[in-house]
Amino acid sequence: MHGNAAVCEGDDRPATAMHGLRTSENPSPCETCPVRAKSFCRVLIGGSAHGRALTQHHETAARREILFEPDRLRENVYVICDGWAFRFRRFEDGRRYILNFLTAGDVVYGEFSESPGFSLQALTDIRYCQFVRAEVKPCILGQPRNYDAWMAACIAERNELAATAAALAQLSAAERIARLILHLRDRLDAHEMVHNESCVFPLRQTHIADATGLTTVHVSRTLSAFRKDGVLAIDDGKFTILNLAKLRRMVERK
Amino acid sequence: MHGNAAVCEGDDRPATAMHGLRTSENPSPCETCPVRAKSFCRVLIGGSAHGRALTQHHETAARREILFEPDRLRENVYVICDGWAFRFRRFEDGRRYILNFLTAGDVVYGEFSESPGFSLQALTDIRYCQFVRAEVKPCILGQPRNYDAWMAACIAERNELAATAAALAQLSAAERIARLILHLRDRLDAHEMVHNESCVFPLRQTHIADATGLTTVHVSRTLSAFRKDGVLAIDDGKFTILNLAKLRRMVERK
DNA sequence: CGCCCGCTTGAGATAAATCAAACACGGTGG
DNA sequence: CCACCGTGTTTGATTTATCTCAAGCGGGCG
Repeated sequence: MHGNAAVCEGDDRPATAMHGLRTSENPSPCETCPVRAKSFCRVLIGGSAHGRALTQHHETAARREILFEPDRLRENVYVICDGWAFRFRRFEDGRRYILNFLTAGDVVYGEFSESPGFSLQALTDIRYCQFVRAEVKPCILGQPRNYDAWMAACIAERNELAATAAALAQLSAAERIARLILHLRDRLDAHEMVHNESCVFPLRQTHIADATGLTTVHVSRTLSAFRKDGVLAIDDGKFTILNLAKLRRMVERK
Repeated sequence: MHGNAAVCEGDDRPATAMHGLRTSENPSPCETCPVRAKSFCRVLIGGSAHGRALTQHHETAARREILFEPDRLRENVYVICDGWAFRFRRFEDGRRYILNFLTAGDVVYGEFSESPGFSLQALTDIRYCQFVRAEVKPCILGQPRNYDAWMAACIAERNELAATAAALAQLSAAERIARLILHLRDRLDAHEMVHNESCVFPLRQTHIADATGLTTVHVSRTLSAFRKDGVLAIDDGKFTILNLAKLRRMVERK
């Protein structure tokens, strides 16, 4: 057996980070979750049409753990509660494409007929939560407001993917990297995780490379140039944006 | 004023191709539409929970006509009935990225809070149909079966975009072109429009270039190589796949 | 201690872009 | 009828962005 999600070694987070399966019977960490209101979670936690809370399975996973493989269809909807994860796909020749990065409040919708061919992997130790897909459906159908929220989330994800595709097709290496960092910055900023244009940043250069379609070597050179030009510095588990306006200008070739 | 969708000059399609606005009062061309059963249309035409048909606005547009610009939010859902169209986005420096191509039965869902920054343009003379977004909502909410269909369509579109992004990030020029052609072939094949691995194909090399993030010059060279290698030939408004297995192998680097 | 991982830097190779010219085709206007 | 123009394709020569290969360095860890 491999990659049991309940296994969690080297976990140095506070004791409140419980692991294993927990249903809504138990006190839920969602009650104190800081991103709850900003995430699609609020709909899922809000419950079904009849006001009954949806079943939750809170779990943890260690850094590098793969939460699911691409080809199995999944019955569950995953929500990241704490830490970082990413969705990726491996090509036959070993190349990897990273579709996107997920932080607290991000939702990975369960898959249906088709498999998307993407896996989900923990970038840091994480806490996450699974909802049962079959329960989500009545939740959305039961309340028009939930439907609107779901629809908006769906469209937003689609737009983001479309913008990513456009960037990969048309932007230079430096612009693609700038776009990635800026995109992450803005999402982290919305969760008030950016202070003084600096923020924890667990991505290695290899993750940046695989998300932008570049080589780690080239990413290293480009980041060096960014630092030299006083645009952006990434060291030691955090990034610091030295010149936000300049960074934005690089991407707003639009 | 510019680009009124009802304007349709140089239209040499048969007289059955009417233009202008038509509501469900009038006899609908959908009744004889060959792709109706295979498209999300079937849900929209099927009607709302109460069995009432949704309002339809059938129109036509001439080649090159832009059906909508990126930043205006739209209240309507567009369905292509006949002909080809594509969604694209223009960058400030004039570059264009083509997100995808649409043929009969393809749906462009209305946009909500966010604008996706993409325009819709007719590649050939087209017939298309608009539904009113506000009417679509009760239609989906009213019938779980419609919800499932909508969900499936939504996920499928998402998966397709993700696959496109992965291809742009990791595949070579030849592989990207092969993927595009193959992708179109398979969709056309599902509509029984491919005979003897040959099919009408209105894209110019510039469209292929803008969809794959390449230069027209390089597309021309790559297509020449394809023809010389007996893989694929594109001439004169149609493509002919000379070696389907070989073409698939190029892409199934997977 | 030695090893693996991640980052950096250099030198050379290559895929694709750029610049440039020519051609084919259909339409249009004199 | 011809001259002309716009659009689309092809081909050649050169440039450039990015990759590949290779080596070295530092830190964490068994």
